[in-house]
Amino acid sequence: MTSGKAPREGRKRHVSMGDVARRAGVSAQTVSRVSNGYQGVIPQTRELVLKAMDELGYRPNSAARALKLGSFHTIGVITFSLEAVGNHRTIQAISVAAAKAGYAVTLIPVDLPTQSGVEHAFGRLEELAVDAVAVIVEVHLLDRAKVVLPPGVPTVVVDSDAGDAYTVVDTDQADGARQATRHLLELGHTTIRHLAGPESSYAAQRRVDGWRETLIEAGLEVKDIVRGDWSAASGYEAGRTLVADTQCTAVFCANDQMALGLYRAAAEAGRRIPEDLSVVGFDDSADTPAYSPPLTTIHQDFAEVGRRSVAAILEQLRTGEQKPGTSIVPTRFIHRASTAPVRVSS
Amino acid sequence: MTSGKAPREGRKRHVSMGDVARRAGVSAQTVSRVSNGYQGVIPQTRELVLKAMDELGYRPNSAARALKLGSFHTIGVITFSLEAVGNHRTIQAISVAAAKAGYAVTLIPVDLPTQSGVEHAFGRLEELAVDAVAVIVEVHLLDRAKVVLPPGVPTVVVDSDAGDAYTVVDTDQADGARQATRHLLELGHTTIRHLAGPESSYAAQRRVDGWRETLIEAGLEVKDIVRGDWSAASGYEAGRTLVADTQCTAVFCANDQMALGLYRAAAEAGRRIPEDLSVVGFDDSADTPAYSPPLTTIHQDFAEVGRRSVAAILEQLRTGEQKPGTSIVPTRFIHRASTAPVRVSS
DNA sequence: CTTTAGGATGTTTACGTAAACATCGCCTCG
DNA sequence: CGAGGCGATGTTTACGTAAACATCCTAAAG
Repeated sequence: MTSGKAPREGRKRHVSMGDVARRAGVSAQTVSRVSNGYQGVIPQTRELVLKAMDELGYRPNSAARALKLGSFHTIGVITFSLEAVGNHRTIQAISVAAAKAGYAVTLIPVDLPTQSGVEHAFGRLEELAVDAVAVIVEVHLLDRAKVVLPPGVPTVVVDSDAGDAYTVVDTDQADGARQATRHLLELGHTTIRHLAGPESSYAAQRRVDGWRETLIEAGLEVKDIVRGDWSAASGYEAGRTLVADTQCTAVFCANDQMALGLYRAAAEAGRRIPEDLSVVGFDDSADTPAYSPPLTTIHQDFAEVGRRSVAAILEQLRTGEQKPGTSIVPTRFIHRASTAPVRVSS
Repeated sequence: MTSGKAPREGRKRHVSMGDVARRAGVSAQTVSRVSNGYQGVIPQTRELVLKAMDELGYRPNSAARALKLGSFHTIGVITFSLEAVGNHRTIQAISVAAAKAGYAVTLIPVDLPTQSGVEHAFGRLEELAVDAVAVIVEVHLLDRAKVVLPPGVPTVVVDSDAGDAYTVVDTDQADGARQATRHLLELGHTTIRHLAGPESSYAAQRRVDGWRETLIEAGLEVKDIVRGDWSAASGYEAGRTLVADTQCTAVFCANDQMALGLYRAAAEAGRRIPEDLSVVGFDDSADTPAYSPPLTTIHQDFAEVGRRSVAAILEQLRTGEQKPGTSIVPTRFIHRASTAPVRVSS
């Protein structure tokens, strides 16, 4: 009875331009023109098409569009965790900057921070619909021999040491550490210890370097570092060692969360901050102004890192060529209330 | 001299199955079979194809694949900010659970937490390559009349009130608030105040409700709430009001960060925690065990929320139908050291 | 030795879109 | 009044893949 080509009842079929075109009595190409906002369509025709689109519930098929145009307008972000303080701030900035440029952001989680985990994530990359990649993992986790970024895919490596092969956007970790240490020196401290991040972290290593260099320049003793894993809990554990060192009057912490742990260790040991112990953090995370006392720290401009990363990617996408080199985002010293001049002891 | 069809030097053309097929001396379909791990290809042929793939640097084109298969294997996550404590944890969990199921996650940032910002994000959704959507914005920001999720796209609304229209995964905020308040009651506190989150937040509202109900049930006075904006700084500001209330011996904070601010306010006012003031937080964020003293709080299982969200999406994808309903993830009380029995005053 | 089944591989086609090119009609200008 | 030009629209084609179908060959069975 009915037409041989009755609309199937089953799984909702995609409404295509052809369907809209038929309904509107125009060609598919005209539908395409309306869909893409091309100007050379007279209002009357446009109305017709829009009406048909609306009635049929037309939505452009991005797969087809991507196939035709050769671009997804999507940037992949390879990352281990969103939990580390910096990561989600960087990713937030990346996704906002990307959106502003009309790009979406796809997360590619690395399930384990191991060689194989990273390899797996890079493997998935092959099958993912991205035009470019931002890598936010500790790149030294990558065995260069095994993990190769797909050639021809514009890539930016964030906050890590990627050698000369890639475009890198990095925060000036070492300088931040130097600023922090210098500040403590200026306050007259002579025993300035460091609560470091994990050995596996490149950023942690650079912060250790900056601290150490500054002390050596000043001709001061470089005491052993104590390591945490970035967590506040580890900062507390490490902090117990530090507060037990009565010579030590100042601690530079590799991040704010560990500084928070140190606060607790100091409180338990009866050492007041900043009167008995000066503390400088790193990151300038959102909570620090409300620490008790508010934490003197080093501000990291994650937003700028995100912006530059996207800018670098867009540049590569535009010119079509990798441009190895490192873009350094400066850090800024933020003075709050957790540091004070050393008290003349004895 | 050379063949008329020399490989263009210009923009790197995509290596297609056809290219590989020609090189390997097989058909494109066989390349497809090898690419997809189909078993009925004899090892010798497979080797040939793999070798050709390798030599040419073949990478499957996901746009074409998506067009053919009608699926991107991608879930879109609409969110305002990654900064709010819960968000990035939920998104992390979603992306991991999604990856486990072979799905990628695309972030769709809402640039402003306003009606128009949300509308814009939903607009972008139309052109994005996603099979399903998880919405992690305060849904009441949406004007139902204006913002309509594209029909036929499986959708899950996370931690928000979406009425009966969508599948919802929600944390049991009210129950968490009740547990927190009950704990304080059991310790003998009779003036228990609430440091609430912003009025615009659904979660904040539910926590207020849970706190209020419990106090009313106990026949206690319900004092005015003081509001913050989730930030530690706002917790400090609001906290100054609360610590000034000498009758008040216990505060239930709508999140951990504001509790941290309250800690500072208490310290400045010379009120010790927990001796003079008991504090309960909400979220069980990573830092809380290292607060000084460690914060008693309500654990939110963000990972479970993420897992259930993905599960619900996969279910919708599988069956092809929306299944409205709410899945409630329980909260858990975590006893640490910031609460103590009320001291007999006077 | 012929037949047949089934495994391995090749050929055709469609997915939905947009660029490139083709057509048509109307307006302007000489 | 005719040529030319241009604006609006239609037609053809290709993007890269995988399902469906077609073919070929080998080996086992009769």
